[in-house]
Amino acid sequence: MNVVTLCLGILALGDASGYEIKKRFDGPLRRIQEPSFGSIYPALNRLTREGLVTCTVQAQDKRPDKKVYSITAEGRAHLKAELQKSLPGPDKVHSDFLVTMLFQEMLSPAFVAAAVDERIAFYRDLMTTLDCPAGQQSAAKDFVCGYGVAVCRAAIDYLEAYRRDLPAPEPAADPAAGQKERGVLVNPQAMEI
Amino acid sequence: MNVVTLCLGILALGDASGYEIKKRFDGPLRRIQEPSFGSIYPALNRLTREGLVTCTVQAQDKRPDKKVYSITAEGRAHLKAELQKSLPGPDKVHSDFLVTMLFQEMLSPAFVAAAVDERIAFYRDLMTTLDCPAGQQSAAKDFVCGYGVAVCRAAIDYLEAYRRDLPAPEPAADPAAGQKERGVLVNPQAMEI
DNA sequence: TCTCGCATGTAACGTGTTACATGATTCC
DNA sequence: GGAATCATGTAACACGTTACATGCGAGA
Repeated sequence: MNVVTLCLGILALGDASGYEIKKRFDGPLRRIQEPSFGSIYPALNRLTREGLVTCTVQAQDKRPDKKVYSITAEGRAHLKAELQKSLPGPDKVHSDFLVTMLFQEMLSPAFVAAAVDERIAFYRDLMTTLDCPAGQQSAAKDFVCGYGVAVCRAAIDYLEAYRRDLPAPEPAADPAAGQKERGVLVNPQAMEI
Repeated sequence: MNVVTLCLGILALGDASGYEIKKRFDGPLRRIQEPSFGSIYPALNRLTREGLVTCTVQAQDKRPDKKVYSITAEGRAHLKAELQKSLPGPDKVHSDFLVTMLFQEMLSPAFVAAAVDERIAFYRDLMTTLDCPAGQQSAAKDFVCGYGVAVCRAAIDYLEAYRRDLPAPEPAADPAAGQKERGVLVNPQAMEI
Protein backbone atom coordinates (compact mmCIF):
# COMPACT_ATOMS: atom_id res chain seq x y z
CA MET A 1 0.00 0.00 0.00
CA ASN A 2 1.76 3.11 -1.20
CA VAL A 3 1.21 6.69 -0.11
CA VAL A 4 -0.65 7.59 -3.30
CA THR A 5 -3.39 5.00 -2.71
CA LEU A 6 -3.48 5.90 0.96
CA CYS A 7 -4.07 9.60 0.22
CA LEU A 8 -6.75 8.69 -2.29
CA GLY A 9 -8.43 6.58 0.38
CA ILE A 10 -8.38 9.38 2.94
CA LEU A 11 -9.87 11.73 0.36
CA ALA A 12 -12.60 9.17 -0.29
CA LEU A 13 -13.63 9.67 3.35
CA GLY A 14 -13.76 13.46 2.91
CA ASP A 15 -11.98 16.48 1.45
CA ALA A 16 -8.67 17.42 2.99
CA SER A 17 -5.43 19.28 2.45
CA GLY A 18 -2.03 17.66 2.54
CA TYR A 19 -1.43 19.01 6.00
CA GLU A 20 -4.73 17.60 7.24
CA ILE A 21 -3.99 14.18 5.73
CA LYS A 22 -0.73 14.14 7.64
CA LYS A 23 -2.56 15.04 10.87
CA ARG A 24 -4.95 12.10 10.44
CA PHE A 25 -1.96 9.82 10.74
CA ASP A 26 -0.85 11.42 13.99
CA GLY A 27 -3.68 9.63 15.80
CA PRO A 28 -4.16 5.89 16.31
CA LEU A 29 -3.77 5.35 12.55
CA ARG A 30 -0.07 6.11 12.92
CA ARG A 31 0.43 2.50 13.95
CA ILE A 32 -0.63 1.33 10.49
CA GLN A 33 1.07 3.96 8.38
CA GLU A 34 2.77 7.28 8.95
CA PRO A 35 3.53 9.09 5.70
CA SER A 36 5.64 12.25 5.76
CA PHE A 37 5.06 15.56 3.99
CA GLY A 38 7.82 14.61 1.61
CA SER A 39 5.68 11.77 0.29
CA ILE A 40 2.19 13.24 0.73
CA TYR A 41 2.64 16.42 -1.30
CA PRO A 42 4.14 14.70 -4.36
CA ALA A 43 1.40 12.06 -4.08
CA LEU A 44 -1.34 14.71 -4.17
CA ASN A 45 0.27 16.40 -7.16
CA ARG A 46 0.40 13.10 -8.99
CA LEU A 47 -3.23 12.31 -8.17
CA THR A 48 -4.21 15.75 -9.49
CA ARG A 49 -2.23 15.22 -12.71
CA GLU A 50 -4.00 11.89 -13.20
CA GLY A 51 -7.43 13.43 -12.67
CA LEU A 52 -8.21 11.28 -9.65
CA VAL A 53 -8.60 14.30 -7.39
CA THR A 54 -9.28 18.01 -7.90
CA CYS A 55 -7.69 20.85 -6.02
CA THR A 56 -9.17 24.15 -4.88
CA VAL A 57 -7.07 26.79 -3.21
CA GLN A 58 -8.76 28.14 -0.10
CA ALA A 59 -7.64 31.51 1.18
CA GLN A 60 -7.72 31.64 4.96
CA ASP A 61 -7.81 34.43 7.46
CA LYS A 62 -4.48 34.88 9.24
CA ARG A 63 -3.26 31.51 7.99
CA PRO A 64 -1.45 30.44 4.83
CA ASP A 65 -3.51 29.41 1.83
CA LYS A 66 -4.76 25.86 1.89
CA LYS A 67 -5.06 23.46 -1.04
CA VAL A 68 -8.12 21.36 -0.42
CA TYR A 69 -8.33 18.17 -2.45
CA SER A 70 -11.53 16.34 -3.43
CA ILE A 71 -11.77 12.88 -4.92
CA THR A 72 -13.36 12.63 -8.38
CA ALA A 73 -15.62 9.88 -9.72
CA GLU A 74 -12.63 8.41 -11.56
CA GLY A 75 -10.64 8.57 -8.35
CA ARG A 76 -13.30 6.66 -6.50
CA ALA A 77 -13.47 4.02 -9.23
CA HIS A 78 -9.69 3.76 -9.29
CA LEU A 79 -9.52 3.27 -5.53
CA LYS A 80 -12.19 0.57 -5.62
CA ALA A 81 -10.37 -1.27 -8.38
CA GLU A 82 -7.03 -0.89 -6.64
CA LEU A 83 -8.32 -2.26 -3.33
CA GLN A 84 -10.26 -5.11 -4.93
CA LYS A 85 -7.49 -6.03 -7.38
CA SER A 86 -6.53 -8.90 -5.10
CA LEU A 87 -7.00 -9.96 -1.51
CA PRO A 88 -4.74 -7.93 0.79
CA GLY A 89 -1.34 -9.55 1.33
CA PRO A 90 -0.02 -10.65 4.72
CA ASP A 91 0.84 -7.96 7.27
CA LYS A 92 4.47 -6.95 7.82
CA VAL A 93 5.14 -6.39 11.49
CA HIS A 94 8.62 -4.86 11.49
CA SER A 95 9.16 -5.06 15.22
CA ASP A 96 12.44 -3.90 16.71
CA PHE A 97 11.09 -5.08 20.03
CA LEU A 98 10.69 -8.70 18.91
CA VAL A 99 14.10 -8.69 17.22
CA THR A 100 15.65 -7.36 20.42
CA MET A 101 13.83 -10.01 22.43
CA LEU A 102 15.04 -12.67 20.01
CA PHE A 103 18.61 -11.78 20.96
CA GLN A 104 17.81 -11.18 24.64
CA GLU A 105 20.26 -13.84 25.78
CA MET A 106 23.16 -11.48 25.10
CA LEU A 107 21.53 -8.44 26.73
CA SER A 108 21.48 -7.39 30.35
CA PRO A 109 18.41 -8.67 32.25
CA ALA A 110 17.74 -5.11 33.41
CA PHE A 111 17.54 -3.86 29.83
CA VAL A 112 15.21 -6.70 28.82
CA ALA A 113 12.96 -6.02 31.82
CA ALA A 114 12.91 -2.29 31.01
CA ALA A 115 12.04 -3.04 27.38
CA VAL A 116 9.15 -5.28 28.42
CA ASP A 117 7.92 -2.72 30.96
CA GLU A 118 8.05 0.05 28.39
CA ARG A 119 6.15 -2.08 25.90
CA ILE A 120 3.42 -2.88 28.43
CA ALA A 121 3.04 0.81 29.25
CA PHE A 122 3.01 1.67 25.56
CA TYR A 123 0.27 -0.82 24.71
CA ARG A 124 -1.80 0.22 27.72
CA ASP A 125 -1.61 3.80 26.54
CA LEU A 126 -2.39 2.83 22.94
CA MET A 127 -5.38 0.77 24.03
CA THR A 128 -7.02 3.69 25.81
CA THR A 129 -6.43 5.85 22.72
CA LEU A 130 -8.02 3.21 20.53
CA ASP A 131 -10.83 2.26 22.88
CA CYS A 132 -12.63 5.58 23.37
CA PRO A 133 -14.39 5.93 20.01
CA ALA A 134 -17.20 3.39 20.49
CA GLY A 135 -20.16 3.49 18.13
CA GLN A 136 -20.12 7.16 17.12
CA GLN A 137 -17.50 6.60 14.43
CA SER A 138 -18.01 4.80 11.15
CA ALA A 139 -18.40 1.04 11.34
CA ALA A 140 -15.19 0.65 9.36
CA LYS A 141 -13.13 2.70 11.79
CA ASP A 142 -14.77 0.89 14.70
CA PHE A 143 -13.65 -2.40 13.19
CA VAL A 144 -10.06 -1.28 12.72
CA CYS A 145 -9.89 0.26 16.22
CA GLY A 146 -11.49 -2.84 17.73
CA TYR A 147 -8.94 -5.01 15.98
CA GLY A 148 -6.18 -2.88 17.45
CA VAL A 149 -7.65 -3.10 20.93
CA ALA A 150 -8.00 -6.90 20.74
CA VAL A 151 -4.39 -7.31 19.62
CA CYS A 152 -3.16 -4.83 22.26
CA ARG A 153 -4.93 -6.66 25.03
CA ALA A 154 -3.44 -9.99 23.95
CA ALA A 155 0.04 -8.45 23.80
CA ILE A 156 -0.32 -6.87 27.24
CA ASP A 157 -1.56 -10.13 28.80
CA TYR A 158 1.30 -12.06 27.27
CA LEU A 159 3.93 -9.51 28.25
CA GLU A 160 2.64 -9.21 31.81
CA ALA A 161 2.76 -12.98 32.26
CA TYR A 162 6.31 -13.00 30.92
CA ARG A 163 7.29 -10.07 33.12
CA ARG A 164 6.26 -11.98 36.24
CA ASP A 165 8.64 -14.81 35.33
CA LEU A 166 11.53 -12.43 34.73
CA PRO A 167 14.42 -12.89 37.22
CA ALA A 168 15.06 -9.33 38.41
CA PRO A 169 12.15 -6.92 38.95
CA GLU A 170 14.81 -4.15 38.89
CA PRO A 171 13.13 -1.05 40.31
CA ALA A 172 15.88 1.16 38.85
CA ALA A 173 14.64 0.43 35.33
CA ASP A 174 11.09 1.57 36.03
CA PRO A 175 11.43 5.24 35.02
CA ALA A 176 12.09 4.04 31.46
CA ALA A 177 8.92 1.97 31.48
CA GLY A 178 6.80 5.02 32.14
CA GLN A 179 8.13 6.91 29.14
CA LYS A 180 5.96 7.76 26.16
CA GLU A 181 7.04 6.46 22.77
CA ARG A 182 10.85 6.29 22.54
CA GLY A 183 12.29 8.61 25.10
CA VAL A 184 15.95 8.24 25.96
CA LEU A 185 15.67 9.61 29.46
CA VAL A 186 17.30 6.56 30.95
CA ASN A 187 20.89 6.13 29.95
CA PRO A 188 21.30 2.49 28.94
CA GLN A 189 25.02 2.78 29.64
CA ALA A 190 24.08 3.19 33.29
CA MET A 191 22.55 -0.25 33.58
CA GLU A 192 25.37 -2.74 33.28
CA ILE A 193 26.53 -3.53 29.77
CA MET B 1 16.43 -2.40 12.51
CA ASN B 2 18.42 -2.65 9.31
CA VAL B 3 19.56 -5.77 7.50
CA VAL B 4 23.16 -5.35 8.65
CA THR B 5 22.25 -5.56 12.35
CA LEU B 6 19.82 -8.36 11.60
CA CYS B 7 22.51 -10.46 9.89
CA LEU B 8 24.89 -9.79 12.75
CA GLY B 9 22.21 -10.98 15.16
CA ILE B 10 21.62 -14.20 13.26
CA LEU B 11 25.37 -14.83 13.19
CA ALA B 12 25.43 -14.30 16.97
CA LEU B 13 23.15 -17.35 17.20
CA GLY B 14 25.48 -19.44 15.05
CA ASP B 15 27.65 -19.48 11.91
CA ALA B 16 25.83 -19.26 8.62
CA SER B 17 26.18 -18.39 4.95
CA GLY B 18 24.15 -15.68 3.23
CA TYR B 19 21.92 -18.30 1.71
CA GLU B 20 21.28 -19.88 5.09
CA ILE B 21 20.47 -16.51 6.68
CA LYS B 22 17.88 -15.98 3.98
CA LYS B 23 16.38 -19.40 4.68
CA ARG B 24 15.96 -18.61 8.37
CA PHE B 25 13.58 -15.87 7.37
CA ASP B 26 11.47 -18.23 5.28
CA GLY B 27 10.03 -19.70 8.49
CA PRO B 28 7.86 -18.00 11.08
CA LEU B 29 10.42 -15.18 11.35
CA ARG B 30 9.34 -13.99 7.92
CA ARG B 31 6.50 -12.14 9.63
CA ILE B 32 8.97 -9.91 11.44
CA GLN B 33 11.45 -9.33 8.66
CA GLU B 34 12.18 -10.81 5.26
CA PRO B 35 15.43 -9.54 3.79
CA SER B 36 16.33 -10.37 0.20
CA PHE B 37 19.63 -11.63 -1.22
CA GLY B 38 20.13 -8.18 -2.68
CA SER B 39 20.43 -6.77 0.83
CA ILE B 40 21.95 -9.74 2.68
CA TYR B 41 25.07 -10.21 0.55
CA PRO B 42 26.11 -6.55 0.61
CA ALA B 43 25.42 -6.52 4.37
CA LEU B 44 27.74 -9.49 4.95
CA ASN B 45 30.47 -7.89 2.85
CA ARG B 46 30.17 -4.72 4.87
CA LEU B 47 30.30 -6.63 8.17
CA THR B 48 33.43 -8.41 6.96
CA ARG B 49 35.06 -5.12 5.93
CA GLU B 50 34.32 -3.72 9.37
CA GLY B 51 35.79 -6.74 11.14
CA LEU B 52 32.54 -7.66 12.86
CA VAL B 53 32.44 -11.06 11.16
CA THR B 54 34.97 -13.35 9.50
CA CYS B 55 34.41 -15.38 6.38
CA THR B 56 35.70 -18.84 5.48
CA VAL B 57 35.06 -20.38 2.09
CA GLN B 58 33.85 -23.93 2.41
CA ALA B 59 34.19 -26.20 -0.62
CA GLN B 60 31.28 -28.60 -0.89
CA ASP B 61 30.72 -31.87 -2.69
CA LYS B 62 28.42 -31.44 -5.70
CA ARG B 63 27.34 -28.02 -4.56
CA PRO B 64 28.71 -24.53 -5.13
CA ASP B 65 31.24 -23.18 -2.67
CA LYS B 66 29.80 -21.70 0.47
CA LYS B 67 30.97 -18.62 2.36
CA VAL B 68 30.40 -19.32 6.03
CA TYR B 69 30.42 -16.25 8.27
CA SER B 70 31.29 -16.20 11.98
CA ILE B 71 30.78 -13.32 14.37
CA THR B 72 33.89 -11.90 16.02
CA ALA B 73 34.28 -10.61 19.57
CA GLU B 74 34.02 -7.05 18.22
CA GLY B 75 30.90 -8.07 16.32
CA ARG B 76 29.30 -9.40 19.46
CA ALA B 77 30.16 -6.24 21.38
CA HIS B 78 28.87 -4.10 18.55
CA LEU B 79 25.56 -5.98 18.45
CA LYS B 80 25.10 -5.67 22.21
CA ALA B 81 25.77 -1.94 22.08
CA GLU B 82 23.50 -1.51 19.07
CA LEU B 83 20.58 -3.33 20.70
CA GLN B 84 20.99 -1.65 24.07
CA LYS B 85 21.57 1.81 22.59
CA SER B 86 17.97 2.68 23.39
CA LEU B 87 14.72 0.92 24.15
CA PRO B 88 13.21 -0.54 20.96
CA GLY B 89 10.85 1.90 19.22
CA PRO B 90 7.18 1.18 18.56
CA ASP B 91 6.28 -1.54 16.08
CA LYS B 92 5.23 -0.61 12.57
CA VAL B 93 2.36 -2.78 11.42
CA HIS B 94 2.02 -1.94 7.71
CA SER B 95 -1.22 -3.80 7.15
CA ASP B 96 -2.85 -3.71 3.74
CA PHE B 97 -5.67 -5.69 5.30
CA LEU B 98 -6.52 -3.02 7.87
CA VAL B 99 -6.27 -0.24 5.28
CA THR B 100 -8.61 -2.19 3.02
CA MET B 101 -11.01 -2.73 5.91
CA LEU B 102 -10.84 0.98 6.74
CA PHE B 103 -12.29 1.70 3.30
CA GLN B 104 -14.64 -1.29 3.31
CA GLU B 105 -17.72 0.89 2.88
CA MET B 106 -16.89 1.36 -0.78
CA LEU B 107 -16.08 -2.29 -1.45
CA SER B 108 -18.40 -5.15 -2.32
CA PRO B 109 -19.58 -7.10 0.76
CA ALA B 110 -18.44 -10.30 -0.94
CA PHE B 111 -14.91 -9.00 -1.25
CA VAL B 112 -14.81 -7.89 2.37
CA ALA B 113 -16.12 -11.27 3.50
CA ALA B 114 -13.54 -13.05 1.37
CA ALA B 115 -10.77 -10.87 2.78
CA VAL B 116 -11.83 -11.64 6.35
CA ASP B 117 -12.12 -15.36 5.59
CA GLU B 118 -8.69 -15.41 4.00
CA ARG B 119 -7.21 -13.61 6.98
CA ILE B 120 -8.77 -16.06 9.45
CA ALA B 121 -7.38 -18.99 7.47
CA PHE B 122 -4.00 -17.31 7.24
CA TYR B 123 -3.74 -16.69 10.98
CA ARG B 124 -4.94 -20.22 11.79
CA ASP B 125 -2.20 -21.58 9.56
CA LEU B 126 0.40 -19.23 11.02
CA MET B 127 -0.56 -20.17 14.56
CA THR B 128 0.07 -23.87 13.97
CA THR B 129 3.44 -23.01 12.43
CA LEU B 130 4.33 -20.90 15.44
CA ASP B 131 2.85 -23.19 18.07
CA CYS B 132 4.75 -26.42 17.48
CA PRO B 133 8.18 -25.53 18.88
CA ALA B 134 7.39 -25.74 22.60
CA GLY B 135 10.27 -25.86 25.05
CA GLN B 136 12.95 -27.48 22.89
CA GLN B 137 13.98 -24.17 21.35
CA SER B 138 15.80 -21.36 23.07
CA ALA B 139 13.85 -19.38 25.65
CA ALA B 140 14.18 -16.29 23.47
CA LYS B 141 12.66 -17.94 20.43
CA ASP B 142 9.92 -19.44 22.60
CA PHE B 143 9.06 -15.95 23.82
CA VAL B 144 8.87 -14.51 20.31
CA CYS B 145 6.83 -17.47 19.00
CA GLY B 146 4.55 -17.32 22.04
CA TYR B 147 4.00 -13.63 21.44
CA GLY B 148 3.05 -14.38 17.86
CA VAL B 149 0.64 -17.12 18.92
CA ALA B 150 -1.06 -14.86 21.50
CA VAL B 151 -1.55 -12.09 18.96
CA CYS B 152 -2.74 -14.56 16.30
CA ARG B 153 -5.31 -16.03 18.62
CA ALA B 154 -6.67 -12.59 19.52
CA ALA B 155 -6.87 -11.62 15.83
CA ILE B 156 -8.68 -14.85 14.92
CA ASP B 157 -11.20 -14.45 17.74
CA TYR B 158 -11.90 -10.88 16.76
CA LEU B 159 -12.21 -11.66 13.06
CA GLU B 160 -14.47 -14.64 13.64
CA ALA B 161 -16.81 -12.58 15.80
CA TYR B 162 -16.89 -9.92 13.08
CA ARG B 163 -17.45 -12.52 10.39
CA ARG B 164 -20.58 -13.78 12.13
CA ASP B 165 -22.08 -10.29 12.01
CA LEU B 166 -21.29 -9.87 8.32
CA PRO B 167 -24.44 -9.62 6.14
CA ALA B 168 -23.76 -12.15 3.39
CA PRO B 169 -22.05 -15.47 4.23
CA GLU B 170 -21.38 -15.73 0.45
CA PRO B 171 -20.36 -19.36 -0.17
CA ALA B 172 -18.93 -18.40 -3.59
CA ALA B 173 -16.11 -16.49 -1.92
CA ASP B 174 -14.93 -19.44 0.12
CA PRO B 175 -12.33 -20.83 -2.32
CA ALA B 176 -10.35 -17.63 -1.85
CA ALA B 177 -10.43 -18.02 1.90
CA GLY B 178 -8.69 -21.39 1.68
CA GLN B 179 -5.75 -19.99 -0.25
CA LYS B 180 -2.29 -19.76 1.22
CA GLU B 181 -0.56 -16.37 1.36
CA ARG B 182 -1.71 -14.18 -1.54
CA GLY B 183 -3.02 -16.39 -4.32
CA VAL B 184 -5.08 -14.78 -7.06
CA LEU B 185 -7.09 -17.85 -7.97
CA VAL B 186 -10.38 -16.07 -7.49
CA ASN B 187 -10.97 -13.30 -9.98
CA PRO B 188 -12.16 -10.29 -7.99
CA GLN B 189 -13.78 -8.92 -11.16
CA ALA B 190 -16.15 -11.88 -10.98
CA MET B 191 -17.66 -10.79 -7.70
CA GLU B 192 -19.60 -7.62 -8.35
CA ILE B 193 -17.61 -4.41 -8.47
C1' DT C 1 12.33 36.77 21.54
C1' DC C 2 11.70 32.50 20.42
C1' DT C 3 9.19 28.62 19.72
C1' DC C 4 5.14 26.39 18.06
C1' DG C 5 1.38 25.66 14.73
C1' DC C 6 -0.17 26.34 10.17
C1' DA C 7 0.96 25.46 5.27
C1' DT C 8 3.48 23.84 0.99
C1' DG C 9 7.12 22.18 -1.40
C1' DT C 10 11.94 20.26 -3.23
C1' DA C 11 16.37 17.79 -3.22
C1' DA C 12 19.43 14.69 -1.30
C1' DC C 13 19.88 10.61 0.80
C1' DG C 14 19.19 5.92 2.63
C1' DT C 15 17.53 1.44 2.27
C1' DG C 16 15.60 -2.30 0.34
C1' DT C 17 13.47 -4.93 -3.71
C1' DT C 18 13.47 -6.79 -8.43
C1' DA C 19 15.63 -8.36 -12.09
C1' DC C 20 19.54 -10.08 -14.16
C1' DA C 21 23.90 -13.02 -14.55
C1' DT C 22 26.05 -17.61 -13.78
C1' DG C 23 26.33 -22.59 -13.08
C1' DA C 24 26.04 -27.39 -11.22
C1' DT C 25 22.89 -30.97 -9.51
C1' DT C 26 18.72 -33.32 -8.46
C1' DC C 27 14.02 -34.46 -8.76
C1' DC C 28 9.68 -35.02 -11.47
C1' DG D 1 13.54 -31.90 -20.65
C1' DG D 2 12.43 -28.55 -17.44
C1' DA D 3 11.93 -26.96 -12.94
C1' DA D 4 13.69 -26.50 -8.45
C1' DT D 5 17.51 -26.18 -5.02
C1' DC D 6 21.97 -24.62 -3.84
C1' DA D 7 25.00 -20.53 -4.08
C1' DT D 8 26.76 -15.69 -4.81
C1' DG D 9 26.65 -11.35 -6.53
C1' DT D 10 25.54 -6.63 -9.09
C1' DA D 11 22.84 -2.85 -11.10
C1' DA D 12 18.74 -0.49 -11.76
C1' DC D 13 14.86 0.93 -9.68
C1' DA D 14 11.15 2.23 -6.36
C1' DC D 15 9.87 4.33 -2.39
C1' DG D 16 10.02 6.84 1.49
C1' DT D 17 12.44 9.83 5.05
C1' DT D 18 15.20 13.83 6.45
C1' DA D 19 16.64 18.10 5.95
C1' DC D 20 16.15 22.37 3.97
C1' DA D 21 13.56 26.59 2.20
C1' DT D 22 9.86 29.99 3.09
C1' DG D 23 6.62 32.83 5.73
C1' DC D 24 2.99 34.52 8.89
C1' DG D 25 0.56 34.65 13.41
C1' DA D 26 -0.06 33.47 18.29
C1' DG D 27 1.37 32.60 22.71
C1' DA D 28 5.03 31.94 26.39
